[in-house]
Amino acid sequence: MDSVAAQDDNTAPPGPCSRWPAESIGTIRQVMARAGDKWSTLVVATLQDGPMRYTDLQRAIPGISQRMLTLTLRQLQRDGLITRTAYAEVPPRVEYALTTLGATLLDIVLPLIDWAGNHHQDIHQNQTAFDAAHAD
Amino acid sequence: MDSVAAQDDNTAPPGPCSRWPAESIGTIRQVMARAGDKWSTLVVATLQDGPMRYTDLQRAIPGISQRMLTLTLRQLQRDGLITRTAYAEVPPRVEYALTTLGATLLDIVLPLIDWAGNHHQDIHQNQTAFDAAHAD
DNA sequence: CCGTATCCTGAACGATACTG
DNA sequence: CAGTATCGTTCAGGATACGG
Repeated sequence: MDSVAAQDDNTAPPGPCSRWPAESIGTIRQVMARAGDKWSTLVVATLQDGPMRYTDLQRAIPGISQRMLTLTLRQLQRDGLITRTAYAEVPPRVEYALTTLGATLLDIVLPLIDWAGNHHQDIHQNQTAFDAAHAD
Repeated sequence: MDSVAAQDDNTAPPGPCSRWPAESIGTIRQVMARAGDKWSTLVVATLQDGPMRYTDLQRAIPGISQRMLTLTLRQLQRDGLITRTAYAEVPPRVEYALTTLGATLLDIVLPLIDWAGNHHQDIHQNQTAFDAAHAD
């Protein structure tokens, strides 16, 4: 067990089979901070069927505070994942919609939400079992 | 320890407008808190090629602290996503490996990492443009 | 209706030092 | 080698109140 451990000169760029290039870590962490964020994910997923207004989003995502909704929308807009369209009307109307880039993220994020729904019970049981084994 | 007091027993959702069932939100948020976590994601992805030892993981994931590695591994183990195997040897050897459940998460998480790598430049440009537009 | 501004709590995280 | 324990800081995020 000696030869494998010393194998570190990574000549080729990010290969799926080797360890992470140091430069990619920051990148991944940054993007994951957005994409993996619970609120961002939910907002993107909520916008999957088309544009929505601020208040509609707030009602569609129970538990989100006004502050976090605004903040999340701003971040997503800044990242170019959603668009913000304000109509000069009375009363004011603002609609948020996925961009093309945002739609590509949606395709990635939907399976994740799906996975969460499918396995949260398994996970909860595992946690209980783990805790029981440690209470001993 | 980790008391998830997120007992939102929202019996009556606001109405038909709520896209996400109120009970799903907590679920999704909990699971996403693990699955979407930057370190968890990286650890799971790093384990894709097979079992690894503690120190190997630490080297494979630059920037992770000993504390966070330990904590992340514990969480993942508790969730049943990875296994921990300690060999009674001198020097001690401990190996971590994906469970079947962990492997299913890997399938979900890899596209996300891939997406991050493919679009981080676009996102960075969008951010710059957004900031410029707001510099007025 | 669509936000912004402010305060405040506690969880996340890194650094460091120590054990089996 | 593979952790655990403790401390200090940062910062996410909820509550609330106010502005356009």
